[in-house]
Amino acid sequence: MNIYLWYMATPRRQRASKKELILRKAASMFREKGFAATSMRDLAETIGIEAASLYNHIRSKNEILEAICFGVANRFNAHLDTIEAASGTPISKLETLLRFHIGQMVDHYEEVFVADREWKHLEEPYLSNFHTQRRTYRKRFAGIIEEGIRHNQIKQIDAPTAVLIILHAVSGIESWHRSSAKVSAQQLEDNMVLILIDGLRKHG
Amino acid sequence: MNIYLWYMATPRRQRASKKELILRKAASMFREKGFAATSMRDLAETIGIEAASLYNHIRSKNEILEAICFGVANRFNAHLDTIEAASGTPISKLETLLRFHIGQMVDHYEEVFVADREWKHLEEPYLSNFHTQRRTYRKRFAGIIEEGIRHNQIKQIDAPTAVLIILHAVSGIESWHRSSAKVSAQQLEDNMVLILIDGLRKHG
DNA sequence: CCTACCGATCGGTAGG
DNA sequence: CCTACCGATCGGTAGG
Repeated sequence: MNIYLWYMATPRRQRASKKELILRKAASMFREKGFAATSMRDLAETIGIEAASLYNHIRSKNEILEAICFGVANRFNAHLDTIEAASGTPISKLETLLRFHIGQMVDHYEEVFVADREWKHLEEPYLSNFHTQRRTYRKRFAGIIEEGIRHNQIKQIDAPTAVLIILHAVSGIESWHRSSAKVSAQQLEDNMVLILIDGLRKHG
Repeated sequence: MNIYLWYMATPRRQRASKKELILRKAASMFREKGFAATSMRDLAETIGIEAASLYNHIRSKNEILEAICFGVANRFNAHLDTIEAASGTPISKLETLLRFHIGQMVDHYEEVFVADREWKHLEEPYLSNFHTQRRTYRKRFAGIIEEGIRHNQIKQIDAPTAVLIILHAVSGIESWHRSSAKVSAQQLEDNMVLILIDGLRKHG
């Protein structure tokens, strides 16, 4: 009866959504326990299937990490393209960028967190690829700050250091996000903009 | 000839330093690969002994993590005690605290990084204990900021958010520390103080 | 400090 | 989608 060929009869739409479910649950578990400490059996149990069945949807544990990391990287790169192409002062670009980072952290923080903290578990050639994209992104980010310094809008500081401060400050949102939320997302964003952008700004 | 009782004849001084060597190498590997992805065989090989021999110096893999995490926590708590007991304005206390964090990150960044990022792999009751210490530390940190707000030295911002920004900004130093160091530790410290403290300060 | 080894668990495959 | 299973590797122990 060929019941072992069930997958050939399974509609593509269903399989795609099952893969998305796997990626979503995996991101949640990788964030919580770390990539290395999450077993495929843990993940399968969360989803409600046997570990072996995962491999009908994904090729390997590492492929899951790749999908998460490059999905996030693509979104950030695309947004930076937009920012660079748009008009506006360096300070306003920086504020837009900062608010985008915060928004991504609030809306997709499981994936963003994993891409930020667990990417070192990628295998070659993905590891090198991701590492390069990361460096490039930070250089472009620093470029905007340097433009602001040239335009006398931003203090004479080391731009790469400022980028690290901003990026890591934003990555701290997860702790907040998980704790009892006394501050709304909007208030958080405004607080961060107030502290970070104002810290960069050159005061009369 | 009782050669299997070698350890009874081993001077305490030597054994202590071997344990310290294990802790130091472990911190380095936990930082680089993560706690879960570092095996006791990896660690033993780095040190130049067999995995089984590690257990003459430490009780378990988790005990190593405990030693690292609580060693770091004790230093930060002790420093905060000093800060709180000292005289000075909230802003100057904050600057001292920030410079201490940066100094710890530069001088002991392997241990500090591990305590910050890998502590979730602690087991009970250490996990709860560490988690509580962490929350308490942040509350005391926020208390100093709140004092600055009351004294009209610091902007009307959400103090816990400001703490997260500062702590995570500092934790970003490792990326910088490992990359080609174009900026000296002193310059880094000054840049961070300039951006973060100035971002908090209430301007005329 | 080592050799020899344990049971548990890992990511992944074969086959239906 | 499952059962049954693989070789590799894990943290850790026994014993000398």
